[in-house]
Amino acid sequence: MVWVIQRPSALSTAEACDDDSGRGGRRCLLGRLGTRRSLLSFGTVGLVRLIVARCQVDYAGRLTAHLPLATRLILAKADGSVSIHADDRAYKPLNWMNPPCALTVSTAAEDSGFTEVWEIRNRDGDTLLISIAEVLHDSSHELGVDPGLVKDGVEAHLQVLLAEHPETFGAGWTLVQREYFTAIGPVDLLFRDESGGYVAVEVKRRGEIDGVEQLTRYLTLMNADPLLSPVRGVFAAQLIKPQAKTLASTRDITCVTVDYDVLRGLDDPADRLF
Amino acid sequence: MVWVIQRPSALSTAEACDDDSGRGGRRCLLGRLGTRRSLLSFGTVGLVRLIVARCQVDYAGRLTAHLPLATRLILAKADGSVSIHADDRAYKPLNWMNPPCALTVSTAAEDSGFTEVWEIRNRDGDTLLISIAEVLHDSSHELGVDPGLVKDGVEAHLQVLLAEHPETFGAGWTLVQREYFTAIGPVDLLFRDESGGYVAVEVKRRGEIDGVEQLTRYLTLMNADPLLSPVRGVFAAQLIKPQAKTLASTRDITCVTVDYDVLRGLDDPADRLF
DNA sequence: TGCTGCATATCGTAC
DNA sequence: GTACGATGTGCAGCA
Repeated sequence: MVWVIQRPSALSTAEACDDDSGRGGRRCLLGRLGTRRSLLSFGTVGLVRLIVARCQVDYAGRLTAHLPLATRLILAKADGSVSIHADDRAYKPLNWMNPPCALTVSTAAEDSGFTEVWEIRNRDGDTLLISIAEVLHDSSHELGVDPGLVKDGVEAHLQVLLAEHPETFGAGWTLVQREYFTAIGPVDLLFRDESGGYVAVEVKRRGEIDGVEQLTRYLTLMNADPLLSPVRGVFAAQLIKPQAKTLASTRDITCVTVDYDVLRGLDDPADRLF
Repeated sequence: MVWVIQRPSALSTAEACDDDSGRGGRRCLLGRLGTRRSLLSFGTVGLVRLIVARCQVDYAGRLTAHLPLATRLILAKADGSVSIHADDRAYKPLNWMNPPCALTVSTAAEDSGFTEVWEIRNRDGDTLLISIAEVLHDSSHELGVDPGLVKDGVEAHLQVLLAEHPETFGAGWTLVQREYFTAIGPVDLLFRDESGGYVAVEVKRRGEIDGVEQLTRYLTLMNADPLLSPVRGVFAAQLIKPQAKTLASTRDITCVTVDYDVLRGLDDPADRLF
């Protein structure tokens, strides 16, 4: 018997039931392996399924990867995605399949030592095969829609602050445009310096060699434009790696280390001490 | 009362106990929030703790980030790492703290609406604050040491195959050296072409603009060496992006699209059909 | 849909 | 420890 499950947009919330021991315990939304309910709990909007199982995993896609039989944590989320975790590393799963993807569950061959095989497949034909030998825990939980993450201090914010404070680079500087468009992409900031010359500024949180390359491409293009040329380059970042500094100096690009907290302080008069 | 817990290398396996309902149910390794045992389950070798809770999260480190109060999944692993998940996305947690890090648990202020606050801190002083309003599920599980991942088909393999098959690039080509060392790093492959001229080859799985920049830096350096100059450049990848092709052509770099399966077939006589 | 560029990128490795 | 490149990078924004 084979079930094919995709995210069922029309499916309503799953019913509440007891845990897999079947003998009381906490109430949560879940189901047993191999039942129709267990399959529906995959890909159902609002449910996260937590499984601890002895399993073997095989991935075939951009590379092939194999996880020998061992006890691992399997996360099956409401969007249909699946990840397999060991007991270390916060960020990266051992194996995973990103949404959108579809799950197929089939019973394993009798003498294989496995009870079920789950095949997760994405649109590119990448497959994740989870062969389950023994389930040690299985529960599902309703989380609801997450209100989302509020961030502050990323490159975009740094760029805005620098646009508002040209004096960071020098007295008499004026902003021409933020995200100044060129044929090969937008330059983060375009200024005129105290003598009226154009300066292209590339903003990074961390200044590395790639950023210098990027700015160099922009400068080459802009200096080919008689209306702009000559254009100087400034590489601005909170921290600039030595290799990036060296490369920049060979290309007459000025490096400017910017202090995010100071900029934010300038931005908010209430934070000023003088 | 505040407990500070770090990975206790000398600590033996935790004791088994019933789940947090205290009234039977499955046996697993876990503990209640706010007790000494629950704290020990963090950072204890071999245990993964799964918590579903209404919580609010604040991260302060390389940036600041805030998660409003909502129900989420908290994973606390044996290495002390912690991650917070919503019900979507296989790969990336909403928030996380990588090991090595230390956890401090304190009881929340009475009128705050929270029961406990967990502060996870790493060596750089980055902090992850989890304010817990209500625990809906809490269980811990012993996974044991994972035997690890076996991979095949990455760039290194592609490079080996190309080194073994210079005819991929042209008749009469011979390999000079794999990982040919230069002052700014190793060139993937160095060949002599049919007329004896040197050719530097940069190998990528996916050919993008950065790879062309990388090869350009190598070529500039090698062409400054009278013993090597002139050195041509070839950019070899399974797939080359249009922008990378365009940039390569402006620098007289030849693009070669290679077929991994064909190369592997050449490598294994058993797979040949003729 | 495809392409570009950022990321609390993470992670391995060479120096 | 730092620097650098690879990653099944993931992910968002935009044309």
